[in-house]
Amino acid sequence: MVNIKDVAAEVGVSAKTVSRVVNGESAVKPQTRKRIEEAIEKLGYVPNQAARLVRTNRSRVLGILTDFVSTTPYSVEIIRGIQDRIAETDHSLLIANTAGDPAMERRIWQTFREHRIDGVFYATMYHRHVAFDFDHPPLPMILVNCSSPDHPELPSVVPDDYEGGYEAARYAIEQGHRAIAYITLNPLILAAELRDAAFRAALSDHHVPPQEKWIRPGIVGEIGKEEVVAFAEALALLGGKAKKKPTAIVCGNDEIALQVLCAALSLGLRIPQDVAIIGYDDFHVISMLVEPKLTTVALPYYEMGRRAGDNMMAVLSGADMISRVEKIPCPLVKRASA
Amino acid sequence: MVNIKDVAAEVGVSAKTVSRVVNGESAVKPQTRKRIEEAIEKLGYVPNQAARLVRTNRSRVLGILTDFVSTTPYSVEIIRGIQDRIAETDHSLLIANTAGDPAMERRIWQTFREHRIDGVFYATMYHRHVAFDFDHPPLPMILVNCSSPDHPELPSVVPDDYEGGYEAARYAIEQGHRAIAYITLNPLILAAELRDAAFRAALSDHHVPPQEKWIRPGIVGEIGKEEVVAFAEALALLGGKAKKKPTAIVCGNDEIALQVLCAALSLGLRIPQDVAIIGYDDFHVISMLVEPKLTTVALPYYEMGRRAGDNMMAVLSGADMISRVEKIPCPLVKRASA
DNA sequence: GCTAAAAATGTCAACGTTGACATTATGCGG
DNA sequence: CCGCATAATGTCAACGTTGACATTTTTAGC
Repeated sequence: MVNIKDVAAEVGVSAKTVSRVVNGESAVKPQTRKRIEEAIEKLGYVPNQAARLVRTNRSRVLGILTDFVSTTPYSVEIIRGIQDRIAETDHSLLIANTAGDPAMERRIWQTFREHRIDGVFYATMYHRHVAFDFDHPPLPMILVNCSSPDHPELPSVVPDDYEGGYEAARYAIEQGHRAIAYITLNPLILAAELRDAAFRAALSDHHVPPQEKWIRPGIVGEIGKEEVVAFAEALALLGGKAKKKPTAIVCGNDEIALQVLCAALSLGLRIPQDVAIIGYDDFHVISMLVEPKLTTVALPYYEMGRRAGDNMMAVLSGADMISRVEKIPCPLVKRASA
Repeated sequence: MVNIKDVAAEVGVSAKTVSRVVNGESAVKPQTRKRIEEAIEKLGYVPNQAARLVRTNRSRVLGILTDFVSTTPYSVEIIRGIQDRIAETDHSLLIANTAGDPAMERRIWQTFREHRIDGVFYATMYHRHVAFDFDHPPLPMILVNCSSPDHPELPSVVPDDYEGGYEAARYAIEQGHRAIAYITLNPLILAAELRDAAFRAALSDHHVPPQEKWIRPGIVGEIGKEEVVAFAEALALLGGKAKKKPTAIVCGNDEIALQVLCAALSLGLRIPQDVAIIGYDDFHVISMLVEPKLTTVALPYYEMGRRAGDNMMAVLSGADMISRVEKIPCPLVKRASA
C-alpha cells in the first residue's frame, strides 16, 4: 500500500510537505500543492488514519450506541440525521447496537475505547430515561431521544412529546369533536407519560369532559417484547353496545392508529366522517400508506439527529455546553384521517 | 491514557509479555498471565487498536456499505444479522449509507480505505443488480441482497424471490382460488421480475388461466421516490363493475398488501372470506399489525446477514470461495388473511 | 541589490504496538 | 548434576504519520 513517503519521493519533496497538503495546512506553495495532489491521485495514496491516530491521539471517529434504534423502523431517522450532519465534518461514524443487552453494551464501550473514539451518541428507540454504570462518562457523550436523571450534565436532544400530544388533542377538539377516546402507548415509556398528560390537559383546558373508560391501553408488555392490542380495544370502543361512542380516537402512535383504522373499517365506519383517527410518529410506512392517509404528529427524528450532531461538534470544539435537555417540536401533519 | 508499558512496569515485566497476554498467545506462564491480567484490570488498560494496526496492517474492522438499508425499515434486519455474526468474532463494524448518491459512495470508499478496513459488505435495500466503478474491488467484498452481473466473482447472498413468489401463488391455488389477481412491485427491481415470473409460472403449472387485466402495477416511479398506487388498483379490481372479480390478491410486497387490505375493508369485504390477501416480505410493522394478520412470504433478511458474515469470515481466512450467488429460501408464513 | 521578515520546506523523534530474533529459565533423561 | 530440549521472557526496530523546531527560499521595502 502506497504511503506518504512514496508520494514525497514521486514529487521530490519531504514527507512533511505532503502531510501538510493532505491536512490542508496553509503554508504550501500553490504550485507544490498541485504537484503533490497530482501525485496522490496518480499513486492512489490514501492516508493511514491509524498512523495518524497513533501520533495525534485524535481518531476523528464518533460512535453511535443504540439500544434498538438501528434495527427499528422509524427511529433510524435519528441515525440518518446524525450521519448527514457528521458527513459535513471530517469525522466518520462507528455504529453499534446493544439490543438491550448490558453485556453487549460493555463490550461496545470496550471497542469504542480501543478505537479511541472521540465521542459517543447514545440513542434510544423510545423516548425514555436511561441509567449508566459509570459515575462520569468515559467520553464526550450526547443523549438522543433519552435523558438521564442521574446525569443532568449530559446534553440531550428529545422530542417535545407533551406539546405534540397536546396538539393532537387540541386539533380533534378544534374539528368539533367532543367524544374523544385515547388509546395509549406502553405506559413504561416516558413518551407515553408525556403524551398522556398532554391529552388530559388539552381536554381539560378546552372544557371537554374526559371519559376515563375511553382512555385505553393500546400496547402492553415489557419493552422489546410488547404486544399491540389496540384492535380489540378499538372494536370494543366503536362496535360495543354503549349508547355513546367516541367520534374521534387519538392514538399513542401510528401502529396503534393502524389497528384502530382496521377496526373502524371492518365495522363499516367511514373515516373521518364516522370516526376520526389521529396518530403519532408519522411513521411513513403506515401514515402514508393507509387509506385514508393518517393525520398524525410527526416525530422529528431526523432533525433530532442533526441537532445531536451540532451539539457533538460544539462539545468537541470545547464550547462548554450549557448542559441541558433540548426539546425539538413535534408538528401536527394534517392528512385525511381527521 | 494508560499504555502497554505502564502495565509492564506495574508487573515488572516487558511490554512484549503484556502484548502476549493481551493477544492470547500461549507462551506465558499462568502465574505471570494472572498478574498481568490483574494489572490490566487495575490500571484500566485498553489496547490501542490504531497502534496495533500501524504495526500489523490488519484493522479488524469490517465495513457495511448500503444504499438505503440502514435507513429503511425492514432491510435493517440484514444489518442485525451481520452484526450478530460479527459479534462472535474479534472484528467491529463501520456502517455507512450512500443514500443512493455516487459522490457519497466514493467518499465512503475513501473512508474505508483510510481506516484500512479488512472487508466490505455491500448491501442494498431491494434485491437488485448493482454495478461498480472499479474493475477489481479494492477490498474483500460480499454482496448482500444484490448481485453484480459484471462481477460474477463476488460472493453474494440473495433471497430466493422466485421460489417465494411461486409459493405464494401456489398457496392461493391450493386454497381453492382460481380467480387470482397480482399487484406488482416496481418493475425496475430484480425482485419484481422474479416474483412476477414465478407467479405466472405457478398459475400455468396448475392450469389456472392467467388474466392479464388482473396483473396490475402497485408501485410506480424511480427507485428512492416511488409511489404506492395499489389502493386505487385494488379498488378498481374489487369494486368495479366487472362481472367476475378476483377472490384472491397476491401482492408484490406487504406495503401493497396494506393498501389492498384498506381497499377491501372499505368496500365492506371480509378477509379472507370475500377476498384473500397474500403479501411478501413479512414486514412486521404491517404483517403483524393489520387485522386480519397478513399471510405473507418472509424475506430472510436476518439470515442473509448472518450468511454474509459467514462468507466474509471464510474469505478473510483465505478460503477460496467457490464464488457464487447463494440463494436463501423465503418461507411462506400463514396467518389469517389468506 | 541588500536586509529583514515572512513563507515554504525540511529534519527528526515520538506515538503504542508487535514481529523477528535473542536470551534466559525450567524440566527431564541419563 | 550435566547437557539439552523446550518454555518463558526480553530486546529492538519498524509500522506511517505529524509536532516541534530548524533551515532554506521568497518577498517586500528601501
